[in-house]
Amino acid sequence: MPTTPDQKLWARTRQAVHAEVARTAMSLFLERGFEATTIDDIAAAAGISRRSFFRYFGTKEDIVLGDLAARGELIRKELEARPATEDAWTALLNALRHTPRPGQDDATTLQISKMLYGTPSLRARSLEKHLQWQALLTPEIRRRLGVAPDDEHDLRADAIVACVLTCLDVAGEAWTRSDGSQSLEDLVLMAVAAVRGSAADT
Amino acid sequence: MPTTPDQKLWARTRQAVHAEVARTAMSLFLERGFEATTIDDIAAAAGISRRSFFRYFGTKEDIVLGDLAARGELIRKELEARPATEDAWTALLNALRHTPRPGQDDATTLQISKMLYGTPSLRARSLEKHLQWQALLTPEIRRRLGVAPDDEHDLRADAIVACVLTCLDVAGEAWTRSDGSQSLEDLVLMAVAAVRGSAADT
DNA sequence: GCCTCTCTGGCACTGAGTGTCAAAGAGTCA
DNA sequence: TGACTCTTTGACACTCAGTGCCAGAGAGGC
Repeated sequence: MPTTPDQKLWARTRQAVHAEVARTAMSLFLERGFEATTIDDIAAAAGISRRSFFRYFGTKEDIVLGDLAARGELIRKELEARPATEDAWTALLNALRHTPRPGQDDATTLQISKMLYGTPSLRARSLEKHLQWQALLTPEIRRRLGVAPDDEHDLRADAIVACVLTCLDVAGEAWTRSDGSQSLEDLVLMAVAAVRGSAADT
Repeated sequence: MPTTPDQKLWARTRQAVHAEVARTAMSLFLERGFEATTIDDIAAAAGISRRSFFRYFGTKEDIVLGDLAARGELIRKELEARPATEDAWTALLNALRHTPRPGQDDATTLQISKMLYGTPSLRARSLEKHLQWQALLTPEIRRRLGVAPDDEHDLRADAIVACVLTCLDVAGEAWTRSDGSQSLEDLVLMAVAAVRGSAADT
């Protein structure tokens, strides 16, 4: 797409509207809750029609989780760039660690996390996004295990990727529960250690 | 509730209707697909009103996944009954193995699994049910790790339970993908082995 | 100025899920 | 048997998410 350095006016306004609607919606969500905010509310507050809203976001959940799909792609790139000396787990954890997170202040991130873990439909969608990440990351892990990237017969890579993402999720929930008092990275490492038995477990 | 040995007629008919509607709906699902079947279709085929349907099932997904909630409770009981000598992983895996599965012939189970893994809304709900199982099983695992069952500060138990369930899910998907050609139990063990590093992993 | 391409809003529609209400059957007590 | 209570039921209306269709307006190329 980046044929022209400054893109078509269309694309630029589209991007601007997208961001503006997302901003408006997020502030409504944080103010009165996700489920209590209807699409009509958002459309009215953003000054667009209901119909146009659905041209920018497929679902209400996409406003909150939309970036996650793009983030999965970034993680995949980062994973592929990890040195071949790193084993599957290390490479995955480093890829997650080194992929830039959306830049918000901690208070807002915590607020969003609480909404995410407290709203069933959002939680469900977020788990679905993790499945997408899984599909994205598994081929590279297969490669690192010495298996053909499309060998669906071997489920070891699937299991490892899925469990790393599960640990990320568990850590994220713990982080949210503790009001962000501990570093998310440490929590992820603790979860992985518990699973892999490197630390003390019965 | 079991005051009378043979329950009130109300309760019995209610149970019968519940089962009958579920049976009707499942055959419609398998025939023309989950998403292509509307609640009106089901209600009409089962000979009840649309409104009554929602008195038996909260959502369309509950027809397929309704038993899972009850099954979680059975697994919890089985887990608590495992001997104290078993470590967290062994106890969890044995509890899962020894909890009776809903008795269907393998062909039907496979068909349902394919529907489950192929329908986003069903997949999402099923992941949510796993979260419920997680909450149910974690206290007992905390106990086995020597932590207070309600100690939310320690996330090791959460991580272990979540990863075992993730392995179950990954194995279930592989089982479905391979048309049930391998034993689900073996697949689960393979997934766990891959995660815990007992087998060869880079 | 013309043609095309995209974005937009409006309208109507489907489908899930909920609240309300009046009617009918089941169970209990006298 | 009759009166009273409790549950279930169907019907209607409603909200909300999401989609298809269509006509109009603005941007960009020629």
